[in-house]
Amino acid sequence: MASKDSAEDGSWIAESACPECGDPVSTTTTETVCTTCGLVVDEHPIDHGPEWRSFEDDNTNPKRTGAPLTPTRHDRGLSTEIGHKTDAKGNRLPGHKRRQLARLRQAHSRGRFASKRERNLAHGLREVRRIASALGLSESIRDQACDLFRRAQDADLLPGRSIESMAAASVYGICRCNGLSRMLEDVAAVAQCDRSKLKTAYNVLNTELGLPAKPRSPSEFVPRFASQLDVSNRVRQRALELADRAETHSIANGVQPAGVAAACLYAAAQEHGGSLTQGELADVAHTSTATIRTHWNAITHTCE
DNA sequence: ACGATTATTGCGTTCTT
DNA sequence: AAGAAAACAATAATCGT
Repeated sequence: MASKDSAEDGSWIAESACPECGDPVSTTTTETVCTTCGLVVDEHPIDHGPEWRSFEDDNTNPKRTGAPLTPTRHDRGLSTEIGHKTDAKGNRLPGHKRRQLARLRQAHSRGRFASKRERNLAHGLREVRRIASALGLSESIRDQACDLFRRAQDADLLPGRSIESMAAASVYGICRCNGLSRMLEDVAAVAQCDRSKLKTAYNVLNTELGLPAKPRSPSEFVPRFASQLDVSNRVRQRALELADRAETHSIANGVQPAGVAAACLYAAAQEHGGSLTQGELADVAHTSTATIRTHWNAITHTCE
């Protein structure tokens, strides 16, 4: 149960080298990316898992009683289930006892949610889990998103807004805080609310809770778009260079980073034969071909 | 595909209440 | 201080090459 090969010293050992260029990779909580070529080695990140520390004196036997607490359940996973038909030893129960247990179960399930508020919390966390799963996010990210939703409810941010939009905004906000290159459109695609509702909910989270979300740069989007479109490593690397230049030459100020990233990839592809079309780039970057052309012109004219 | 022109959207600022 | 509104820049749509 304790985690795999590195349980002894408690430290987690990262993948060492990029399969493409052999250079070291860096692992955030979420993505494993090559430091030089930007290849996304592992997009669906490793679950670093709970801290299975030992409760024994000798610190060697990481045993504990029960499952770890989880932020993803409204009761933090400490719920109780009343079984059917058999007792703890597997013996069948007499009919009158079974009927008694059935009544108990009913009362128990009614009492599980102490209040409307708790019911809302359970609903929201269910939605957060669903969205995080649909996006293929790690458990670590999912748990953080659940925590964020709790904070939103604690700060009374839900009244007047839909639970679904706040749940989606929690997931998106956590992606932003962890430097994940997921876009509003990606979350909105699987959320039960439209893009604008998601955006306003995220704005509320951001202003009221002061999320530590850093501004995003075009280079953060390049690796993801590149792997989505199966572009060559040379083109990806070149696009990253162009993205860096665009940032230093302040071409990327006040514009959508994803649009600039798409333009960088297009420019890089043009230099190497041009296998990327503006259309498919516009598709993955959720922008238009016109925007890509605009930035492409700026990039090629200032970086020649 | 590309450039240009036009329409639309989004957003920080400013003006009210 | 909260909300409405006018103004600006970026983006998207459309047409022509």
